[in-house]
Amino acid sequence: MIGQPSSIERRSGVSLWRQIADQILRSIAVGDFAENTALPPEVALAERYGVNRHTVRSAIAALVQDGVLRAEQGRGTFVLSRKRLSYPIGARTRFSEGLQGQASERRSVLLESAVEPASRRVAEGLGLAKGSSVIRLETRGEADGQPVSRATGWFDAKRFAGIETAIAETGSVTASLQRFGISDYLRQSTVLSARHADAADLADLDLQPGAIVLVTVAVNVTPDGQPIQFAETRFPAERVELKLSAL
Amino acid sequence: MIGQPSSIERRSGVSLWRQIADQILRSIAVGDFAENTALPPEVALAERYGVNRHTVRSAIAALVQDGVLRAEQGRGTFVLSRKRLSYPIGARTRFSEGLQGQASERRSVLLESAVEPASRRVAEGLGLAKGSSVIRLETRGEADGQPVSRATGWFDAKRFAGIETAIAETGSVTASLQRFGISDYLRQSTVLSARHADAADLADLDLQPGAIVLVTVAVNVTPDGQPIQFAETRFPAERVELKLSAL
DNA sequence: AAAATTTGTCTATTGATATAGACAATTATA
DNA sequence: TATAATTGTCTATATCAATAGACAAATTTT
Repeated sequence: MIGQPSSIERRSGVSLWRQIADQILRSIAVGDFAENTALPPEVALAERYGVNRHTVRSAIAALVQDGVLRAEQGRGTFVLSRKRLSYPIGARTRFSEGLQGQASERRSVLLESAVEPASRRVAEGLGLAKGSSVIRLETRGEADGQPVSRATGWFDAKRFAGIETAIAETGSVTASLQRFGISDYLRQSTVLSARHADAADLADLDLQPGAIVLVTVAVNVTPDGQPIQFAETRFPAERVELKLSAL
Repeated sequence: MIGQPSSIERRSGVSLWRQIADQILRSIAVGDFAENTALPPEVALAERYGVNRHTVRSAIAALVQDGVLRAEQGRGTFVLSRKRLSYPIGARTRFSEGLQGQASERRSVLLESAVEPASRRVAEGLGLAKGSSVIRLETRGEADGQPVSRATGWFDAKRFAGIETAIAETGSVTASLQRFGISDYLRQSTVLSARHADAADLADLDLQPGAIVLVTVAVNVTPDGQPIQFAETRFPAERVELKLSAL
């Protein structure tokens, strides 16, 4: 006897929307509502639980806020996959390494590139004079078609002239660097933080307002310590976890 | 560090009075509030939980309703000792014997009766052929108006035709059996188990989901070993304990 | 292109929840 | 006996929870 109706109790001191939200969570855990599929429409849920549609909406709103569900106007409300991509971070970590088996399709998309004077922060990171010319690359990482990272990287424009075309062609930073004679590089430093996604990240990573992003700021260097790249990467916390290995 | 503040959460979908009531229950279970002693006065509780006195009163009112507390004007609010009914089980135990002094009012209610073919389990218990006609009786035991047992009993329909009406009249199995010339009977075997109450028991015994029931499966026989009754009885574990004597 | 489906937003109403204050009723204590 | 402590009752007010209905906006289906 599993999967009782567990119907809703009124005047119990627990609001109906909270009871329904808990019930939906249970249904997901049990597998009654499968991941990446749509929930029954709100009217159907309202009927099932014997409450008003707006009450169901309150329950759904709470679960959307918690990152469990995702509502899309006109389409439906979907159960998000709760397993996050585990992204390894270590001294020798490459972008796509260590993700085998977690996603069948993994790629990096170049969104924008520009040559600009370096800000102080970037100049310091790359060991250049402030205002030196740098190449800025905006990229988005995707796994199975879903955005999982959003990076802004800077290279010394003198040393790596034209790297943006190589990256656009190959889709790989590692492969592009090899064209410049760099076969190996290390992660010199990484600073990790978290914040709410800003408007740009919300759009690029396809997130809902209020979503959280993990932010890494890293400096990659050659084995002899020469700075190659300064990069800030934002990961949607609801889809990605960072697995730290030896730095 | 026992007895964390476990403070109250607002706008969680769970009303403050419900959270406080649960907290008081926890404090009782842990022993912070001892049985038969007074709770801190309402104003003190209100300050402790950071709410209005009336909110505390709502919580107390709910627990008084549940029979956990008793409030006395001018004196205080007291934790009731929730002594469980001690139900003796032995070879010669009768339903209402041995309960003297524990409950002032004790009765058995016939919920349903039917004549059916015996299942294999019942047939074996009664020493009949499978499919023989048996009388099934569904009864509820009550002590001081509170349900303390829920039994399903089977009799040989040929031997005890019409026993259901006798039980409905007298309210006693023992008295009814006397009409069939049985003045004494013994408990031949008893199997004891426990499980969560199913939906039907929750309703019949007035329990909350998740409640536990003690289950006895017994065969009663005449002194010369002739099977009379096969019975499964469910006892709410929170209200009843079974005291085993010599079988 | 049109219709149907589904989520989003708005207004309105009712009852439950929570706070606040005042005072009564009962009991224990000085 | 007076006083203090404690629960009980009442009124009032503000916010949350739940229901109800209508329509907009986006998407899918026909």
